[in-house]
Amino acid sequence: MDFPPIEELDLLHANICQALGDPKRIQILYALHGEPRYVSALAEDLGMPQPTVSRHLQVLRQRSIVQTERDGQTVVYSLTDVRIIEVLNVMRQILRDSLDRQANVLT
Amino acid sequence: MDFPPIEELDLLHANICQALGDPKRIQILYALHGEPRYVSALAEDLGMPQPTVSRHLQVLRQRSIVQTERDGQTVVYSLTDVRIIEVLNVMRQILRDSLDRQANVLT
DNA sequence: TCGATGTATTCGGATAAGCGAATACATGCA
DNA sequence: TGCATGTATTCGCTTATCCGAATACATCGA
Repeated sequence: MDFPPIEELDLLHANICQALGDPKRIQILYALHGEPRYVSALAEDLGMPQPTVSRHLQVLRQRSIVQTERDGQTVVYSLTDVRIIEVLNVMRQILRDSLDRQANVLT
Repeated sequence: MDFPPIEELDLLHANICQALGDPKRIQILYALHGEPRYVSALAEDLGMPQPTVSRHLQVLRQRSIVQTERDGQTVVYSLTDVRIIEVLNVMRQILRDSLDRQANVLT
């Protein structure tokens, strides 16, 4: 059975899992999956203040989950690795199945 | 492009992502993947105090990520859905690739 | 160079998470 | 029933995270 060393799991936590630990950041990732966006566009689409979006983007950027490209006055953010969305989608499926099971128990 | 409603993403966060947001819980999940275990065995194997393990298990249990079965004086915990490990493994791969890219940039 | 637009950061305060230590609770067995 | 073993919970504290508001920083065009 593959049991990763504790150091790797700490890295995993610090670099990926923790970054996914905020609902707004999850929203941002899905929004970027649609297409790369610049900060203000994200803020408007998601109904969040610009500084809030910027702060969350920094968290994601420090961990290389998103990447940036400057385009004049704007900074375009995009996903570094689309598999992060696949991961989130599997988790959504796990959640759906879990809720289904719970609903059946009550039947 | 599939863009989940915000309520579902909040649920996803509260039920799954947040639970993965602690390195000890990640350790616990991998340990349970090896085989179902009871609390004290987990505590010993992972070198954590029993109350700490128990508290983290409650977090995972409230979200139905793990499940329990009483066996005499012990309570055996097991993974509810093994896909949670697949998810973690994909994230580990994402992390490895990310670190590789960063290493190459420095070359 | 100056103003306009877009982005990042700082500050202070509020809330949530995690921990150690102690203890309560549950179960089985003599 | 009473004790031993295993599990869960409470308390007080510390640390981490998030936010709004304000402001600093960067870039472009007139």
